[in-house]
Amino acid sequence: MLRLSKMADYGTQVMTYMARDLAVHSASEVSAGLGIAAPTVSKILKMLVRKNLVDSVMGAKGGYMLARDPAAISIAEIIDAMDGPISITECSGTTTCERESTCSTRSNWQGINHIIQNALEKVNLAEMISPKPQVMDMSALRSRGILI
Amino acid sequence: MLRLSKMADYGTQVMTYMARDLAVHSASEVSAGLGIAAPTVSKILKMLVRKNLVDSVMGAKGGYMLARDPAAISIAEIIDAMDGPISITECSGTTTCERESTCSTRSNWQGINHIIQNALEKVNLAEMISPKPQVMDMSALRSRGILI
DNA sequence: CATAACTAGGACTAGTTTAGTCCAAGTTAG
DNA sequence: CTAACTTGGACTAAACTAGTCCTAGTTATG
Repeated sequence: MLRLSKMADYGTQVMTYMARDLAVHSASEVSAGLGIAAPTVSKILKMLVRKNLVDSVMGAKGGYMLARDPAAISIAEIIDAMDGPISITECSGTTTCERESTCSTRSNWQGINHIIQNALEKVNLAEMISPKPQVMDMSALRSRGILI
Repeated sequence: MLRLSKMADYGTQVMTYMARDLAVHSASEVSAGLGIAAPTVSKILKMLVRKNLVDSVMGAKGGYMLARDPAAISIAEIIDAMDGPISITECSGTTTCERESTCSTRSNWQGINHIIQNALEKVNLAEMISPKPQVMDMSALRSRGILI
């Protein structure tokens, strides 16, 4: 449950790959480096460009590079770029369902959404590539204010 | 992104409906009460029974009822019953990917998973049906230890 | 004990979404 | 001017999801 789409998964893989070396990478290089089909990587990079997470350099010797410092790019942004807004249930947007008045459940979902969104915003790319996992153990999470 | 499946959404709707009145409800009654197609509700209730979130009473005048106190049923359990284990990325289980050794990303995902799982476990059915949203505002979340 | 009102379980279908491919056009280095 | 790139979008195939339907089993009630 709570599946992250494969695209979002690939998206973070691509981003972490690029975070490890801030130079310009061609789509085919990234593809080879990650073992993901070239057209797919290409597609993902285009999406990331559109969301300003990645800058593109056209022409020969061109390619893609991170638009910002890895520490300034959150996981939430990446997922959002690939899958659209982080929202866990349908009735979160403008769509007003008929039984809205009686639906006390709704605002609770929104609270849950906030929690998750918050958690994902607190993890950035720089942390994802740190060789020794720092985010993993719970005490570290707590000290960083992600968890209770 | 981070979409909750419609089934999981329905699942929580059904559960909150039943939490409001702990008596036995037939599938058709729940269907009418929620405005969800009867076969679908029926299917959902069966899934919930299998996961021991709901008890069934067979025969005439039979139906379904919550297996436990609403306060003892977390949202995480419900979502899990409908969609399977809460996991945000593919390589969370037993499947070992080839580049596991170099994959420092993986453990970070697991940390994120923990955060989300944790958040969903802390919200229970009883809270979902409370008329005035208590979980919604962030300060309340903090005081309850869900958020920083 | 017969019937009506239920649940149990699973097979099945239609629809939507997702992943992935491909092609034509525009840009730039050399 | 050519080779190596990106851009954008159209397109296809496969997977998944939601939803339907059918048969069998269980129990209350008259």
